[in-house]
Amino acid sequence: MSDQEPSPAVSISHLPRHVGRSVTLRGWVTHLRSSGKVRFLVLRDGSGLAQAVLVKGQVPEADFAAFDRLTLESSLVLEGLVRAEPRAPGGFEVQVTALTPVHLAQDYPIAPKEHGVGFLMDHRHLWLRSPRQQAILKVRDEISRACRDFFHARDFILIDTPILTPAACEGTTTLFETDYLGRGKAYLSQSGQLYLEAAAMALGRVYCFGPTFRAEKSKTRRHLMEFWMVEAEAAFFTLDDVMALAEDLVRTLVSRVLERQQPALAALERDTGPLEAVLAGPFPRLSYGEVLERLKDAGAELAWGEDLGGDEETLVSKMFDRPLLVHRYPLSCKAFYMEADPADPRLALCVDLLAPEGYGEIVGGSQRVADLDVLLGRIKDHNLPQEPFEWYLDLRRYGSAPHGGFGLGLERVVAWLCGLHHVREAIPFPRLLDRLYP
RNA sequence: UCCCCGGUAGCUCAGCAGGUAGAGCGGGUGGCUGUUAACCACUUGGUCGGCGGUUCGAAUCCGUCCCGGGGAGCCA
Repeated sequence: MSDQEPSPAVSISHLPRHVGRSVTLRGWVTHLRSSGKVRFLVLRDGSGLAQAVLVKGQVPEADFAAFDRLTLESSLVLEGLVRAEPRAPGGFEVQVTALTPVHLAQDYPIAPKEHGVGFLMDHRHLWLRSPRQQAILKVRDEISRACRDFFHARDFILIDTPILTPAACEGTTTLFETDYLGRGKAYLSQSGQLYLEAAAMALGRVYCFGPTFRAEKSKTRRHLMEFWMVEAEAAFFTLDDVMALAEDLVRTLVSRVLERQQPALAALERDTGPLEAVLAGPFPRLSYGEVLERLKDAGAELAWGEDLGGDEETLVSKMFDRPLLVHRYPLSCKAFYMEADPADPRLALCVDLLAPEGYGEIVGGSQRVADLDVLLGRIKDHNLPQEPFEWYLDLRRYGSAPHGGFGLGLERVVAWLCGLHHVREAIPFPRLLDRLYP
């Protein structure tokens, strides 16, 4: 209104505080409606959506005309009076007094209607603007923060492990390969664990949180080529300590999201009942052997030594309404660094945490081999070269100690808590088999 | 890598006992003083994924390649 005193720029989420006052909003057009001499637009600024109204005669003619040039997703600045208005989505509305387009968008490809997944993935950079994708990204942010808060509250030190590595951490999975300036091959990290073990011998309790890369030709709703993992490692931790910490973390993440992201969960139409149930009591713990028995009773017999497949995991986890900890798998189907169970050397001191509702494995952890000779034997058994692991073997030469840890897949947790059908929506720009764009 | 399904307008799809292409939405124009994925009228819009074959004639049948979707294995 006044040229001398422009209205303060506010975010849409704060509109209720400004009822009766003039404010400036800046954002993007998500809906346009015109009805003769009344024009409506819905504006998005990242914090929320607000309806703005222009009435002919109450706005300078040039500003009113500017509305008619607006297109979906055009950016603009507007000034207006905030009113409580039951007819407006959200209950508040801005009566526009000035409207200034910043940029008029070209024909926006994403319409407010159904689109195929392929089309949306090709336009991922624009798809992020939709309410649903925004809600997912907010939940993801909440989970990331909660992870950091969780570990710092327990005196874990953040260690940034390298992404370019000289060799496989686990050897078995396929690695993304790159040329290291003519000095040989380097590989993108598939886990920070081995480096974290070194740091645990320095600092006791450590964790890392970063991207990891798996060049597997996996094509399922649970797999990404590039995903984010939180890994924890602690000296003198036993398998029981690892399980307790993993359970504690998952419980913390669920309660934190329920506590602080109700609007996002509502936008996603996530039924929070199953999430509340997670917090109702301790997570059930079953050994691999006990799982085999359960499977047999359910008519899905599995031979001892066989790894649990996706179907088996789903079947067992559906027997509980809380996440399930499955421990002590056969050593033969696990990684070389896992400690054997002294009570039964055929078993590994390891644990997988299976999320309910069919979301499957979200955590994998173990107690690590502490003895040098045992580790040397494992490296040999797994046909791994010893030389690249010399530094790792040193950890067993200079004050070796029992230790253990786990890794948690961020996108799988996001997908679970948001109730998504595929992890590709749980990360801003997913890297999938045959999909590297945008 | 294997097994299914699909590729027709900018988007979502219909058309397939072979006869030369349609709808809704979007875009454009006009109308409407309270719209809610607004509505009404008019209008624009296509090498029917590529290549090859059968045929008088192919979006439709056959072969092949490419791309996408779903599932499996493996994993977080």
